[in-house]
Amino acid sequence: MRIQATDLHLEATLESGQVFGYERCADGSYRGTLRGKRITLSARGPALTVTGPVLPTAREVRDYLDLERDLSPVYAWLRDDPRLRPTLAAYRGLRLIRQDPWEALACFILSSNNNVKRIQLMHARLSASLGAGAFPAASAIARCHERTLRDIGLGYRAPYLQRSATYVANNPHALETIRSADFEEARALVSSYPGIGPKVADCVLLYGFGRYEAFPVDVWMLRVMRSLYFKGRRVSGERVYREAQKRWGKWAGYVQQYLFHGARMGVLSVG
DNA sequence: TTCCAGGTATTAC
DNA sequence: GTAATACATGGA
Repeated sequence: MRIQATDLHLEATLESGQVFGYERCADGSYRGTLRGKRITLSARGPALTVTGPVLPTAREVRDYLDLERDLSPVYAWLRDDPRLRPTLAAYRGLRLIRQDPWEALACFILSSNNNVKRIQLMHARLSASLGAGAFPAASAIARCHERTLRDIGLGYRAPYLQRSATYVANNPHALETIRSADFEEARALVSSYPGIGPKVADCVLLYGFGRYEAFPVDVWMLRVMRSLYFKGRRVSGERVYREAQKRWGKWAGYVQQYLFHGARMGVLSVG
C-alpha cells in the first residue's frame, strides 16, 4: 500500500523515544505493529509504503501517524524562537503517534529509570512471549505471575505492570474513563496506577490519549529547558512544566517531542 | 568494574 | 513539602 505523506519525518517519528515497538531494518525501513497488524513502513520522499501479510486501512495508517494534523501552530512556535529552530530544521515532520492507550500506559511504566534500548527489548520480549508478536493485551499480562514478568527481564517494574494490567483487565471502562475526563482529572487518574508518577502520567496522556497539553518532564527536558530558558540555573520539574504551559499551552506536548529529540540528538543545547 | 538509563515509592527530616 | 535511597538489568 502506498500513502501520500508530504510532511512526515518517519525516522524521527519512530526513533524519538515515543514508541518502542519498531525495529530499523538495514534498508532504512521499520518493522513493527500498527493497530495490531505486523507491518513494515518505508518512506521514499513523500511516498510512504506499508507492507505486510495483513494490511491496516489507509485511514488507520493516517490516523496512527497523525498525518491529518495541521502542524503549522507547532512549526510557528519552533520557527519563531531562535533557540528552537535547529530542531525544526532537523526534524520537521516528526509527528506524535496515536498509540494504543494500554500499550502506552504499559510501556511507560517500563520506561522509568531505564534506557530506550532496554525498553525496546522489554517490548519485544513481552510481544514474543505473551502477545503472539503484537504487544500483549492487559488481560494477557494480568494472567501472568510477577515471577513470569521478572523472568522476561522487567526487573522491579514487573509488579507495577502486573498490577496495572490486572486493574485494566478487571475494569473494562478504566481507559474510557481517563479519555473522557478533563485534563487534570485524567492526570490524577493515571497517576494513581502503580508505577506511574507525574512524568509517566504525562507520557501516557500525551502518547496514548492524544492530550497535547501534557508535558513530560524527564532528565532531558530538565537539561534542555534549563539551558534554553533558565540561563542554565537549576530548576524544579514543576517550574519547567509551568514554563512550558505558559509558552506553548495546548501544543506543549508536541513541542516537547521536538525538544526531547533535539536535545538527545545534540542539535539543541543541554548546557 | 562501575556507571547510567524518558522515575517511582518509600522513608526520614 | 523537600531530600535521600533502593530498585533490576543490559549496554557502554
